Amino acid sequence: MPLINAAGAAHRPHQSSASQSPQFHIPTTAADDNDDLLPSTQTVLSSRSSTSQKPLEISDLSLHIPAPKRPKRSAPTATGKENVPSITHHDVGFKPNFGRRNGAAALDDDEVFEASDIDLGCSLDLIQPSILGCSYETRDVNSGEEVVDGDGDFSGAMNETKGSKVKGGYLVNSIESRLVNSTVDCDVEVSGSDGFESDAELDLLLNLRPQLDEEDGISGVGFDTEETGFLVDEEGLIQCPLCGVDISDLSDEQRLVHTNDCIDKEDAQAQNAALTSDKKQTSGPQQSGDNSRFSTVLKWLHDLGLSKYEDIFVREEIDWDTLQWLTDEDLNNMGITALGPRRKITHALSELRKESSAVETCTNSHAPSGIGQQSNNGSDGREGSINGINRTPANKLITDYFPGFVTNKKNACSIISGQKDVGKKIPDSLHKGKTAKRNVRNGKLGNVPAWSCIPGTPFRVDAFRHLRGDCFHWFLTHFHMDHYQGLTKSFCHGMIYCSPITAKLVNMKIGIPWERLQVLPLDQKINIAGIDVTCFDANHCPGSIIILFEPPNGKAVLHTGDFRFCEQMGSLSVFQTCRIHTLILDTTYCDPQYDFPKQETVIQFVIDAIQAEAFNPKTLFLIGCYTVGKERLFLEVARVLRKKVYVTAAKLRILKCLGFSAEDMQWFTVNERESHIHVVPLWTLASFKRLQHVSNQYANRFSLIVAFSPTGWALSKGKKKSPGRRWQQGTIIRYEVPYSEHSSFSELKDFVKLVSPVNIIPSVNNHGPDSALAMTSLLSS
DNA sequence: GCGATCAGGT
DNA sequence: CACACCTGATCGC
Repeated sequence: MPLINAAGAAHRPHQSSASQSPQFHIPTTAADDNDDLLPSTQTVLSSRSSTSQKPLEISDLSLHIPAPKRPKRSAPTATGKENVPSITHHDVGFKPNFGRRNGAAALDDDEVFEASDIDLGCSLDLIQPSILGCSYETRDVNSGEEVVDGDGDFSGAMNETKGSKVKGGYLVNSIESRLVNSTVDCDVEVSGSDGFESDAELDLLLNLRPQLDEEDGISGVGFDTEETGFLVDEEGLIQCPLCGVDISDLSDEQRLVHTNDCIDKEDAQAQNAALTSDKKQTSGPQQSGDNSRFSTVLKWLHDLGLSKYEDIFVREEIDWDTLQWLTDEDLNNMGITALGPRRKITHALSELRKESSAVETCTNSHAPSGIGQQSNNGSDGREGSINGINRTPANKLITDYFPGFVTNKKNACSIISGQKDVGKKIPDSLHKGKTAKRNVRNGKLGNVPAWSCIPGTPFRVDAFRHLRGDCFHWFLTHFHMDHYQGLTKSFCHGMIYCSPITAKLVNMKIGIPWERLQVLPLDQKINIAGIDVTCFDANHCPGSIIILFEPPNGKAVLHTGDFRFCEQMGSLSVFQTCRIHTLILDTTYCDPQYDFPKQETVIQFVIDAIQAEAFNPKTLFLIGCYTVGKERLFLEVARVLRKKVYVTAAKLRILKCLGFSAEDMQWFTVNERESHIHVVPLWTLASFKRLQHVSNQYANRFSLIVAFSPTGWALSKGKKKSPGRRWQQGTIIRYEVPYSEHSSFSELKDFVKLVSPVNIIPSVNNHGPDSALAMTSLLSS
């Protein structure tokens, strides 16, 4: 506990920055320990508000948030009514805390008042540092050792967390506390020789289709896979892709009839030659007509004397690139159950990898040096190729990885055309109904984004909208829709790997059976398909993880998912001991304009604001949240103010999945009459129209609504950031507070400096040239 | 009718 | 502005 308190204290907001800041005092551990019996709210509150301070206007509260060069606080707002500098008609003898609610200055039921009319003098408790690590449980991290968590044996235990108490992650095992003593030994050797390599693996993936087409074209025959599927030879004669017969003279329809006949014939042959039952039950007719796509693979198989497995490879759509990442397990899953052939194939594959690795090293050793230059490995600056920097990783700036956003953006669009946001949108091809589906089935969907593919592994991360039969290992970093989109309960593409909390949510909300879920422990190295995998708390939402992959090729890949960097992450020894080759980074706020405060600061702002307005017993407070996310905010509010918060039954069910302690859970109630602080979906607060609806519902009970919208950063064009922006319409007040669960720009910088990867792959590409320029100039200064 | 997917909105 | 998610329309089984 002392460690935890120390860590929490380190996050304390700067107290001297605002002359009118209320005085904070740090709650002691002893005070926390008094919570064993829930005291009456009144008692606790009055005991915590004994110190009288200078009057404080509520609009001053935003000053607590250290915003650089914030404009004077009386800036006009939408209504022009708030932020009245100094209203004093309540200040005489005013005691601002809840004990005040029945005092002489209490307003009449019908009286409408301005929040800014309130003067405040109070002593506010800071967020209790112990909260951030209240259920801290030390875990030793010993690589290679048996994986054990609080529930007991964890190794390979996909069902272990079902019904058991989850003790990991956000809040319960907060990053601030949990990371203090963790040590992770990574056995990846620190090699100086591969520092100049580019992401050849990635390019391979991205260029898969063109390469295959070229290979097919070696014999002088082009395979028009995207349009008609017909072969066109050197003389322009059109051939059937299956039997090779000249069908130039036939009409398009006749050609289709012809090729369909050939397909039917091949299907019949394939059925006759069926060797093993298909464990995976792929749907629809087999696309034997695609055999020519896999000619290289089939030839390779033939050379190994394993032609009898051709059908399986075709059925599973194993093309040359996919082949590289097949594991023994994969082969078994495909239906190659005999050990001998599997051994033969895996051995041949390891030889193949050695060869391609040697070629890659050779290619990259000729890469030009200098900051911002692209390597000459054929990289065209695609999304995954922002690299080729010849600097010592430790000396790199974040800008080194983003030499030109304009270029990147343009090229990113070449992968997923027409999409500004590479990471978050669906490729155009997927919008085209039947055609897209056909392409998916034929394995022509080469648009699996780079950030979801882990180089050197057969793994995909948060790629459920790009489900393909060529992958059996699907990682989910956290339970947010934009990351699990595409995942349905009919998922049948292998295993899903995620944290215990995420697994519970996936099971409960989507209905994925536990048999398909593999729970990953935190801070412990496990081995999946021959690859070491370690997860860390991502400090994003409950259950969110950062994943470290250590493939046999020695090029470790760190996928941040969505994350918020904090200094405790820096104490993870993994960053000292393990050389990260590729960093797949949450670049949501990779722009200097995003420089928001620490969460603790924003939480304190919300607490202060509630304190300031709560003297009126007819005030309803609303705190916005996501399905999962922002919990820390309303839990802190409840704990510090010693007031339960109301949540819906559905929300409580979710909260029960998040691993909160019983002590934390006591602050939630499903009885809405028991609390005047209500947790609501964020979009409820999105418009005053909706807020008005809420207001009408509670017309008899509440005369004022104060809503807090933790929206990340409220940024409007032309207006610089203004922390804790406040809007008011009649008796509804809405605060937009910059409570972010993503890393700020400066946090991203710190993180990149810490990790010093060779390559960075951005998971979000949403910045225009302007912000890129701003970032570059800031960093190079 | 149901689930999955997608567009548009907040 | 972007996040995460909602609603309603549409499609396919």
